[in-house]
Amino acid sequence: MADHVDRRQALIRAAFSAIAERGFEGFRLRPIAASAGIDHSTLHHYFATKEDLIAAVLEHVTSQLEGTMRTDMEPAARLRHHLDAIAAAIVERPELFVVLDELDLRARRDPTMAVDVRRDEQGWRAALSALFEEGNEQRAWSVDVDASVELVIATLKGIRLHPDTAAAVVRQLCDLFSSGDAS
Amino acid sequence: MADHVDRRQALIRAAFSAIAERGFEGFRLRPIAASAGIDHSTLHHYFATKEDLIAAVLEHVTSQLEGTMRTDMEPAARLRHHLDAIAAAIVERPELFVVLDELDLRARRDPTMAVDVRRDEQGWRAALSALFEEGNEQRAWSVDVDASVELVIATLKGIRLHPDTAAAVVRQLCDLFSSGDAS
Amino acid sequence: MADHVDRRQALIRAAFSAIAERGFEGFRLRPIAASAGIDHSTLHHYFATKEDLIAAVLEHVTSQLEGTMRTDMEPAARLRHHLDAIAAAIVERPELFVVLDELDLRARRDPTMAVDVRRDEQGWRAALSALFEEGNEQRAWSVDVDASVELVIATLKGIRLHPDTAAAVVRQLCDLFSSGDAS
Amino acid sequence: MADHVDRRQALIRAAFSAIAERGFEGFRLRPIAASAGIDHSTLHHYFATKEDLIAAVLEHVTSQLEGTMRTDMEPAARLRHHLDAIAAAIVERPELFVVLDELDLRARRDPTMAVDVRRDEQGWRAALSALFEEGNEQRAWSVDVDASVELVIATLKGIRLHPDTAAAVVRQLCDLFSSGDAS
DNA sequence: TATGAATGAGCCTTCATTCAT
DNA sequence: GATGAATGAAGGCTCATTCAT
Repeated sequence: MADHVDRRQALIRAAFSAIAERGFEGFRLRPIAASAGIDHSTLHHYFATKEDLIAAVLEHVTSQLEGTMRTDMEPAARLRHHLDAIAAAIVERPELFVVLDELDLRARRDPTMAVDVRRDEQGWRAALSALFEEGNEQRAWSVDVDASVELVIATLKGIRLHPDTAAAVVRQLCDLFSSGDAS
Repeated sequence: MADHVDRRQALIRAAFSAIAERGFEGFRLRPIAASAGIDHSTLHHYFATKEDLIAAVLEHVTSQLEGTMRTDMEPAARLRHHLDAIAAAIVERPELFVVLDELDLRARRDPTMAVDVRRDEQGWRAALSALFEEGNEQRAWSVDVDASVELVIATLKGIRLHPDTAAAVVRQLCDLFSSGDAS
Repeated sequence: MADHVDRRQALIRAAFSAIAERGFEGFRLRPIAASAGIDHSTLHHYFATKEDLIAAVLEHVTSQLEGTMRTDMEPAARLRHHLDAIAAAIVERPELFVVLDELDLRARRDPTMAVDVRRDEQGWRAALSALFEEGNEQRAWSVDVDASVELVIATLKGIRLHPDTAAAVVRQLCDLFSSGDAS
Repeated sequence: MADHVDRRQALIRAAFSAIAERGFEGFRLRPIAASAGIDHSTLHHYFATKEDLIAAVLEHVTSQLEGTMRTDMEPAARLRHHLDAIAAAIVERPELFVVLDELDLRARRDPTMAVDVRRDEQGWRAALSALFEEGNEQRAWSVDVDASVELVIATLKGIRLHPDTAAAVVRQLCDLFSSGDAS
């Protein structure tokens, strides 16, 4: 059984790498199977269809990104901490975000994938929402909560593909929030 | 010759629509040729390879987006005006941005495309740079110029796929810049 | 051991139904195993190869059709009785004859199957032969024995796939034999 | 253009032979293409799908069988003539009937094919119907028209696979009709 | 006996591209 | 410029069978 799980993981990882390096265009099952050292038909024992494998890759990616936002900090510090963590992740493991981008793009066409992607974002969105609301209450800032949530998400999605500027961008964003009320 | 140009344009437009609707996965030449009313092998008289056609689509997209930033406004108003214009475009012609996203993702793999995409962004980047610098000088704000440029670009890239929140996000971003110095 | 026999029977029955419904094209072992509630590889413990299972289906079918022709009747009545019995069977259990047809077709290609099918027919052929000979002797009719045997067999094979006309056809055939000598 | 038609015909003939020899089980496109001396992918220029090729084979077969029944004969002679012609064809070109049988079997599962097969039979059925009716009127015999039509069809279908007995069987059938009224 | 993993041959189909006409 | 035939590589998937457990 450990064998089965191991091989499954190997396939997921191989698929992940392939998508990170070459995207979905040109994503083919045969090389994935070869990477895992098995025949391409054996791959279908683990994943009945290509879509099933891709779904597993999505799960793999989101499980890696499950960041728990700290709750023992002031809103401003919490925001900075959170954004720094993501910026760091973008720098350290850019492939994760590259694949996430491919998945996002795919979600626009594949309803099943859209549901999964959407679900994963909801937790994040809720945490950010709470953060901005708390900041408003504590007068750390005075902002439109929903718009700010989307601003942060958009910015992070926008820098995903640019690890070199990630740190500077998130710092600037934090500074803007910290420096004033935007009423 | 006008015929030649017309048919070329028809092919580009058909390719553009196909990419907007189905992405590069599943982007096939035969249907494109059919859309333009010609045989699929005739398409190769206009574009030698699939990549050539895609390059033409990129050119088509960026030519549509060439926005001249106004120079007769105060920095803050100019920023707001510029962001509003882009947000409006995202709402009115979302396909343009969807394709841009596909192209961005592709640029990571195709050096030729990367060069083109980069080049198109440089003009934009320079204009934003001037804008923030001027704002600093006029004490409209006090920000890190480069980081702010990237922040704006990242945000806009991040909202490209979400027309429904575009307007709110850019307004929030402007408010943050307008409301304070982030020193 | 009863278990073994039971499961074997279940497999044969499942295979029989599959062939009756979908023919040999599309006859696959996995669904058969699934129908019997076992793994597809376990099926090979009962039948080493696909052909072995098919042979068992043939045996199953012919065992169901083993009709004993009555000997206590006049030739004409005996013929009528026999044909009626078969026509009734065609109406009541058409699948049996559908499968028989598939098997017949297959026998043309598979020598092993050809032998089995032929063997099953010999008993029938002999009984019909005796019947027509007796009819000639008793002047119930005056026909070419061999040709008549084949005529009956051909007719019955020909109506196998058409249960709705079976009864009328055999009645017409009996009437022809009864009504005259065809010398 | 002649080339195109020729190659098309070559493919149809190759498919016909393959079905005659090995049936639909094991009917594969690659060998067909090879028989016609072309790449298997080129075959799809002529027939988009496997089914399309099979449909063409059906058409080929029925066009070969289009037998016009003579109208310048007495019913009994006409019947004999018709049955002899078919029996002769079964002897001379048994493959035609083998393929027909495969097609018949397939028609039971494929509605499209069923329609085509049925259509071809209707002409034949009508001609036989007229023949028996005329025979009744002229007192050549006195039989149930519909049942007799089906009897002839069933018999002929039943001997299709047995060229060696075909002639004797049809003669016996004619004799029965000729010898008496079956009322 | 039963399983599930593995295999390898093979299937139909697709596609970008080339080439003669 | 336009066509249609041809190609060959590849692609996702299937299936009977084998084998270690």
